[in-house]
Amino acid sequence: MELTKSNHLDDAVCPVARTADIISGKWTLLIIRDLAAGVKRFNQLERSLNGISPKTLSERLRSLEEEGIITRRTFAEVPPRVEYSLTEKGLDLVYVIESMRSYGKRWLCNQ
Amino acid sequence: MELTKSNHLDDAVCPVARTADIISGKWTLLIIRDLAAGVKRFNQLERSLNGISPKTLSERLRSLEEEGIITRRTFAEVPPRVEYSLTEKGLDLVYVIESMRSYGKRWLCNQ
DNA sequence: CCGAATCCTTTGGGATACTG
DNA sequence: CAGTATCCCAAAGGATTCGG
Repeated sequence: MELTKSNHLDDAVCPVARTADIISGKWTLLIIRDLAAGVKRFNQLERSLNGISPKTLSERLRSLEEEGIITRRTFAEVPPRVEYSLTEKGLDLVYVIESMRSYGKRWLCNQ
Repeated sequence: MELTKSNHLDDAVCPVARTADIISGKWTLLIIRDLAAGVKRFNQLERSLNGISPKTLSERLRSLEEEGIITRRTFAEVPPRVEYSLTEKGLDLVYVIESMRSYGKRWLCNQ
Protein backbone atom coordinates (compact mmCIF):
# COMPACT_ATOMS: atom_id res chain seq x y z
CA MET A 1 0.00 0.00 0.00
CA GLU A 2 1.91 2.94 -1.29
CA LEU A 3 0.85 6.55 -1.36
CA THR A 4 2.20 9.19 -3.65
CA LYS A 5 4.09 12.03 -2.11
CA SER A 6 2.05 15.17 -2.12
CA ASN A 7 2.98 18.63 -3.16
CA HIS A 8 0.96 21.26 -4.86
CA LEU A 9 1.99 20.14 -8.32
CA ASP A 10 0.84 16.61 -7.66
CA ASP A 11 -2.32 17.77 -6.03
CA ALA A 12 -3.54 19.33 -9.24
CA VAL A 13 -3.77 15.86 -10.75
CA CYS A 14 -3.86 13.69 -7.65
CA PRO A 15 -6.49 11.01 -8.30
CA VAL A 16 -7.48 11.05 -4.66
CA ALA A 17 -8.06 14.79 -4.68
CA ARG A 18 -9.95 14.61 -7.96
CA THR A 19 -12.24 11.89 -6.65
CA ALA A 20 -12.73 13.80 -3.43
CA ASP A 21 -13.84 16.80 -5.42
CA ILE A 22 -16.51 14.77 -7.14
CA ILE A 23 -17.96 13.00 -4.15
CA SER A 24 -17.73 15.85 -1.73
CA GLY A 25 -20.94 17.66 -1.00
CA LYS A 26 -23.38 16.67 1.62
CA TRP A 27 -25.66 14.40 -0.41
CA THR A 28 -23.66 13.25 -3.42
CA LEU A 29 -22.50 9.94 -2.05
CA LEU A 30 -25.92 9.08 -0.73
CA ILE A 31 -27.53 9.73 -4.09
CA ILE A 32 -25.07 7.38 -5.76
CA ARG A 33 -25.61 4.82 -3.03
CA ASP A 34 -29.34 4.90 -3.67
CA LEU A 35 -29.03 4.79 -7.44
CA ALA A 36 -26.71 1.81 -7.10
CA ALA A 37 -29.76 -0.12 -5.95
CA GLY A 38 -31.46 0.62 -9.25
CA VAL A 39 -33.20 3.23 -11.37
CA LYS A 40 -35.02 5.88 -9.36
CA ARG A 41 -37.34 8.79 -9.99
CA PHE A 42 -36.96 12.28 -8.61
CA ASN A 43 -39.40 11.96 -5.78
CA GLN A 44 -38.24 8.47 -4.90
CA LEU A 45 -34.86 10.00 -4.23
CA GLU A 46 -36.48 12.90 -2.46
CA ARG A 47 -38.11 10.47 -0.06
CA SER A 48 -35.21 8.08 0.45
CA LEU A 49 -32.82 10.96 1.05
CA ASN A 50 -34.84 12.13 3.96
CA GLY A 51 -34.38 15.84 4.58
CA ILE A 52 -32.97 16.90 1.24
CA SER A 53 -34.53 19.95 -0.36
CA PRO A 54 -35.71 19.78 -3.97
CA LYS A 55 -33.30 22.51 -4.87
CA THR A 56 -30.32 20.62 -3.55
CA LEU A 57 -31.42 17.34 -5.09
CA SER A 58 -31.94 19.05 -8.40
CA GLU A 59 -28.52 20.70 -8.29
CA ARG A 60 -26.73 17.49 -7.35
CA LEU A 61 -28.48 15.49 -10.05
CA ARG A 62 -27.63 18.07 -12.65
CA SER A 63 -23.95 18.22 -11.81
CA LEU A 64 -23.70 14.45 -11.55
CA GLU A 65 -25.21 14.26 -14.99
CA GLU A 66 -22.77 16.83 -16.34
CA GLU A 67 -19.90 14.81 -14.89
CA GLY A 68 -21.18 11.73 -16.69
CA ILE A 69 -21.96 9.82 -13.52
CA ILE A 70 -25.70 9.52 -13.89
CA THR A 71 -28.12 9.40 -16.79
CA ARG A 72 -31.36 11.32 -16.90
CA ARG A 73 -34.13 9.78 -18.94
CA THR A 74 -37.41 11.56 -19.51
CA PHE A 75 -40.69 10.03 -20.63
CA ALA A 76 -43.27 12.04 -22.53
CA GLU A 77 -46.11 11.14 -20.22
CA VAL A 78 -48.68 12.85 -18.12
CA PRO A 79 -47.84 13.16 -15.34
CA PRO A 80 -44.21 13.52 -16.40
CA ARG A 81 -41.76 10.79 -15.51
CA VAL A 82 -38.02 11.16 -15.19
CA GLU A 83 -35.69 8.33 -14.27
CA TYR A 84 -32.16 8.52 -13.02
CA SER A 85 -29.59 5.77 -13.23
CA LEU A 86 -25.86 5.30 -12.91
CA THR A 87 -23.59 5.29 -15.93
CA GLU A 88 -20.60 2.97 -16.09
CA LYS A 89 -18.55 5.77 -14.61
CA GLY A 90 -21.07 6.08 -11.82
CA LEU A 91 -21.30 2.36 -11.15
CA ASP A 92 -17.58 2.25 -10.63
CA LEU A 93 -17.98 4.59 -7.69
CA VAL A 94 -19.76 1.79 -5.91
CA TYR A 95 -16.37 0.31 -5.06
CA VAL A 96 -15.52 3.50 -3.23
CA ILE A 97 -18.86 3.42 -1.47
CA GLU A 98 -18.37 -0.19 -0.45
CA SER A 99 -14.96 0.57 1.02
CA MET A 100 -16.60 3.33 2.99
CA ARG A 101 -19.30 0.94 4.12
CA SER A 102 -16.70 -1.54 5.34
CA TYR A 103 -14.91 1.18 7.21
CA GLY A 104 -18.08 2.54 8.73
CA LYS A 105 -19.18 -0.88 9.90
CA ARG A 106 -15.85 -1.64 11.45
CA TRP A 107 -15.18 1.65 13.17
CA LEU A 108 -18.29 3.78 13.35
CA CYS A 109 -21.28 1.56 13.83
CA ASN A 110 -19.97 -0.66 16.64
CA GLN A 111 -20.64 -3.94 15.00
CA MET B 1 -22.38 -6.08 -4.47
CA GLU B 2 -25.46 -5.29 -2.48
CA LEU B 3 -26.49 -1.96 -1.07
CA THR B 4 -28.75 -1.43 1.84
CA LYS B 5 -32.03 0.25 1.20
CA SER B 6 -32.00 3.79 2.46
CA ASN B 7 -34.52 5.65 4.49
CA HIS B 8 -34.06 8.21 7.16
CA LEU B 9 -33.96 5.65 9.93
CA ASP B 10 -31.16 3.77 8.21
CA ASP B 11 -29.34 6.95 7.38
CA ALA B 12 -28.83 7.75 11.02
CA VAL B 13 -26.60 4.70 11.28
CA CYS B 14 -25.68 4.13 7.64
CA PRO B 15 -21.99 3.24 7.59
CA VAL B 16 -21.55 5.05 4.29
CA ALA B 17 -23.06 8.24 5.64
CA ARG B 18 -21.04 8.00 8.84
CA THR B 19 -17.82 7.58 6.93
CA ALA B 20 -18.75 10.41 4.62
CA ASP B 21 -19.24 12.65 7.63
CA ILE B 22 -15.74 11.91 8.83
CA ILE B 23 -13.88 12.37 5.59
CA SER B 24 -15.83 15.30 4.29
CA GLY B 25 -14.15 18.66 4.52
CA LYS B 26 -11.80 20.08 1.99
CA TRP B 27 -8.50 18.86 3.42
CA THR B 28 -9.31 15.88 5.60
CA LEU B 29 -8.61 13.16 3.09
CA LEU B 30 -5.39 14.79 1.97
CA ILE B 31 -4.12 15.02 5.53
CA ILE B 32 -4.75 11.33 6.01
CA ARG B 33 -3.14 10.58 2.67
CA ASP B 34 -0.01 12.43 3.75
CA LEU B 35 0.12 10.88 7.21
CA ALA B 36 -0.22 7.46 5.63
CA ALA B 37 3.27 8.03 4.26
CA GLY B 38 4.60 8.39 7.80
CA VAL B 39 4.79 10.60 10.87
CA LYS B 40 4.68 14.30 10.10
CA ARG B 41 5.09 17.57 11.94
CA PHE B 42 2.74 20.51 11.77
CA ASN B 43 4.70 22.56 9.31
CA GLN B 44 5.58 19.55 7.19
CA LEU B 45 1.87 19.13 6.64
CA GLU B 46 1.48 22.85 6.14
CA ARG B 47 3.96 22.67 3.28
CA SER B 48 2.81 19.42 1.67
CA LEU B 49 -0.80 20.57 1.77
CA ASN B 50 -0.01 23.55 -0.33
CA GLY B 51 -2.48 26.35 0.25
CA ILE B 52 -3.97 25.27 3.58
CA SER B 53 -4.18 27.95 6.25
CA PRO B 54 -2.78 27.22 9.71
CA LYS B 55 -6.21 27.74 11.16
CA THR B 56 -7.77 25.10 8.96
CA LEU B 57 -4.94 22.63 9.47
CA SER B 58 -5.16 23.14 13.20
CA GLU B 59 -8.91 22.58 13.20
CA ARG B 60 -8.72 19.45 11.07
CA LEU B 61 -5.95 17.94 13.15
CA ARG B 62 -7.85 18.58 16.33
CA SER B 63 -11.06 16.99 15.15
CA LEU B 64 -9.24 14.05 13.64
CA GLU B 65 -7.57 13.53 16.97
CA GLU B 66 -10.89 13.73 18.79
CA GLU B 67 -12.29 11.12 16.42
CA GLY B 68 -9.38 8.84 17.21
CA ILE B 69 -7.99 8.86 13.71
CA ILE B 70 -4.67 10.51 14.41
CA THR B 71 -2.34 10.71 17.38
CA ARG B 72 -0.68 13.91 18.52
CA ARG B 73 2.64 13.51 20.25
CA THR B 74 4.44 16.45 21.81
CA PHE B 75 8.09 16.66 22.76
CA ALA B 76 9.32 18.92 25.52
CA GLU B 77 12.00 20.52 23.43
CA VAL B 78 13.04 23.95 22.32
CA PRO B 79 11.93 24.71 19.71
CA PRO B 80 8.77 22.71 20.36
CA ARG B 81 8.15 19.59 18.32
CA VAL B 82 4.79 17.96 17.69
CA GLU B 83 4.34 14.85 15.60
CA TYR B 84 1.18 13.53 14.05
CA SER B 85 0.57 9.97 12.99
CA LEU B 86 -2.32 7.71 12.09
CA THR B 87 -3.92 5.43 14.63
CA GLU B 88 -5.13 1.98 13.64
CA LYS B 89 -8.49 3.53 12.98
CA GLY B 90 -6.82 6.10 10.76
CA LEU B 91 -4.68 3.60 8.90
CA ASP B 92 -7.77 1.67 7.95
CA LEU B 93 -9.00 4.69 6.04
CA VAL B 94 -6.16 4.10 3.61
CA TYR B 95 -8.29 1.43 1.97
CA VAL B 96 -10.91 4.05 1.23
CA ILE B 97 -8.26 6.39 -0.10
CA GLU B 98 -6.84 3.68 -2.33
CA SER B 99 -10.25 2.94 -3.79
CA MET B 100 -10.58 6.63 -4.53
CA ARG B 101 -7.16 6.62 -6.11
CA SER B 102 -8.12 3.73 -8.38
CA TYR B 103 -11.29 5.48 -9.40
CA GLY B 104 -9.53 8.76 -10.01
CA LYS B 105 -6.91 7.13 -12.16
CA ARG B 106 -9.45 5.27 -14.22
CA TRP B 107 -11.95 8.04 -14.78
CA LEU B 108 -10.51 11.40 -13.89
CA CYS B 109 -6.85 11.46 -14.77
CA ASN B 110 -7.06 10.03 -18.30
CA GLN B 111 -4.54 7.28 -17.82
C1' DC C 1 -44.76 14.81 -10.89
C1' DC C 2 -40.59 17.35 -11.78
C1' DG C 3 -38.45 20.64 -10.96
C1' DA C 4 -37.13 26.24 -11.29
C1' DA C 5 -37.00 30.61 -8.76
C1' DT C 6 -36.29 33.29 -4.61
C1' DC C 7 -34.74 34.37 -0.45
C1' DC C 8 -32.22 33.56 3.45
C1' DT C 9 -29.04 31.38 6.97
C1' DT C 10 -25.14 28.91 8.04
C1' DT C 11 -20.45 27.71 7.86
C1' DG C 12 -16.23 26.25 5.97
C1' DG C 13 -12.34 28.13 5.03
C1' DG C 14 -8.87 32.01 3.57
C1' DA C 15 -5.78 36.04 5.02
C1' DT C 16 -3.38 38.00 8.35
C1' DA C 17 -1.31 39.06 12.64
C1' DC C 18 0.17 37.59 16.95
C1' DT C 19 1.92 34.39 21.08
C1' DG C 20 4.06 30.56 24.29
C1' DC D 1 7.91 25.76 15.73
C1' DA D 2 3.27 25.20 16.54
C1' DG D 3 -0.21 26.92 16.88
C1' DT D 4 -4.37 30.79 18.39
C1' DA D 5 -7.19 34.96 17.49
C1' DT D 6 -9.84 37.92 14.38
C1' DC D 7 -12.05 39.26 10.66
C1' DC D 8 -14.13 38.35 6.42
C1' DC D 9 -16.23 36.22 2.41
C1' DA D 10 -18.02 32.93 -0.90
C1' DA D 11 -20.60 29.17 -1.35
C1' DA D 12 -23.57 25.44 0.13
C1' DG D 13 -27.68 24.29 1.47
C1' DG D 14 -32.62 24.88 3.66
C1' DA D 15 -37.55 26.69 3.31
C1' DT D 16 -40.92 28.02 0.56
C1' DT D 17 -43.45 29.20 -3.45
C1' DC D 18 -44.60 28.75 -8.13
C1' DG D 19 -44.81 26.89 -13.03
C1' DG D 20 -44.97 23.29 -17.20
